[in-house]
Amino acid sequence: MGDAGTATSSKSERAYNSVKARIADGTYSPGFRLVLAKIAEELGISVVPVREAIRRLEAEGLVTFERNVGATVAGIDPIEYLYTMQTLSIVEGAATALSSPLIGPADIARARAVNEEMRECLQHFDPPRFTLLNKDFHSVLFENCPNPHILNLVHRGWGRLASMRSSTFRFVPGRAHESVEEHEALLQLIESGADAADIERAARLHRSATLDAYLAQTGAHPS
Amino acid sequence: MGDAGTATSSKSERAYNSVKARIADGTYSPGFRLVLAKIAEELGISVVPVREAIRRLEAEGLVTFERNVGATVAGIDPIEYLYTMQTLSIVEGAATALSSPLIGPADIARARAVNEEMRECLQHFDPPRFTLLNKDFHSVLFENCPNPHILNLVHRGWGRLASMRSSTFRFVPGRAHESVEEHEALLQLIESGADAADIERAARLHRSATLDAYLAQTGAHPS
DNA sequence: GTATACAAGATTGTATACGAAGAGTACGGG
DNA sequence: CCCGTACTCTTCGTATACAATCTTGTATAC
Repeated sequence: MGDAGTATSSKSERAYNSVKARIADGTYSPGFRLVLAKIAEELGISVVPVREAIRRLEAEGLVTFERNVGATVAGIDPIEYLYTMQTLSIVEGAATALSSPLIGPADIARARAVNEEMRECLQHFDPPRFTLLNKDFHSVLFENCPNPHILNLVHRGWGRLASMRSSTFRFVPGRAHESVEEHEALLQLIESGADAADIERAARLHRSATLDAYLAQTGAHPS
Repeated sequence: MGDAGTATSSKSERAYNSVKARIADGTYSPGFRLVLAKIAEELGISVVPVREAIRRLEAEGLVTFERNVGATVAGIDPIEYLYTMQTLSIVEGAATALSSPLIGPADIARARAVNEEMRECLQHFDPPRFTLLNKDFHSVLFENCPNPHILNLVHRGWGRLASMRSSTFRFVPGRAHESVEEHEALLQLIESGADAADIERAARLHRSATLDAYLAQTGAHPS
């Protein structure tokens, strides 16, 4: 998708994807000032679709907007990270529980394969790749969620995490090991046809544990 | 709020509030076609801010949008109702649990007073009023939630329910009685300083029970 | 030297205008 | 009488233009 998926024939959509991609890949780093006219010129379009795209990103929390001033890329504010992770722990836990009855052996196998890659990845410690695999793993588990609203919230949460490229595992290496183990436990729980409530609790705890590890780390190592 | 709260000095905001209010009060009923130029003329502004307002409402799920066709007010699609209620049960449960430690005796008293009004309201059966009080009651319980993301999701859920004016209690009168009793139980649980997990479970169950009652009713009385 | 007032520049907010896509309708052919 | 096609009409999508607002730099008074 080299040019940021631009086949919608809607300039607004193109602008949205383009800006979002640039935030994700770090071209627009946190605090960067997004000027409508500038982006419009770069994309060769008018400011109107750009403005619409920015507002969408604002609604998703990827940028902050101030009236008559403009938009800036949202940062890695630790408190925002906490909010996002806590929210994600709740909605992802629910999504995983809701989709668990729809997860078949093929899905389990796929997730397990990804987790093995992660385990392997532990050796040469590559946080970005690990984070990517981590998302792949969880995607398998929650993507079957039959409630599109909840699924949408999960996607938003992950989107925000991707934009604030903290990657947690970069800061708390020890957490990566635990994470892989918890993944396997979660898979076994789902395989055994456990109660939805148990799966939800496990999935939520798995994420809060990552958050707690981050908080403990930043508490000990204040920037 | 006679003219739909219009002091923001932003026409986009005014349009948003205005259209949202008209959806809530039924002026724009489900399926109603929202034509940009028409609304713009009615409000005495240009189509640009109106368009922005409509897109915001679309993001919140109050209207559905189709490219090159336009927006229509979202309906009471039972399946959408299910999705919304299920999502709300999860996020409201979490919000209530998170805010429970911050709920003081004054809040409890206020909530209890509202619940008494509801109990009284049972006599002369006034669904719209009952629904309004119901929201007031729960607002006291979740409004202290320290995580603004979660709180925002709760507000969105309630906003959608308000737009699809189904009011449940209109359809399932029996549920109203149970609801009042569960409210009292929930208050006692919070008063007793119960575990957050227990409060969350109770709050979630309270809402799913309403949903289930609705589903049972529509299952028995298919329209 | 510092603080304040003012002006110039930059950027957003809104209006108007035009082009594009879809829905409905009338006409002609089968 | 039914179906397909072309046309018109409505409405959205985007561009351009202008007004409103904020920020910033500078000059002046104290």
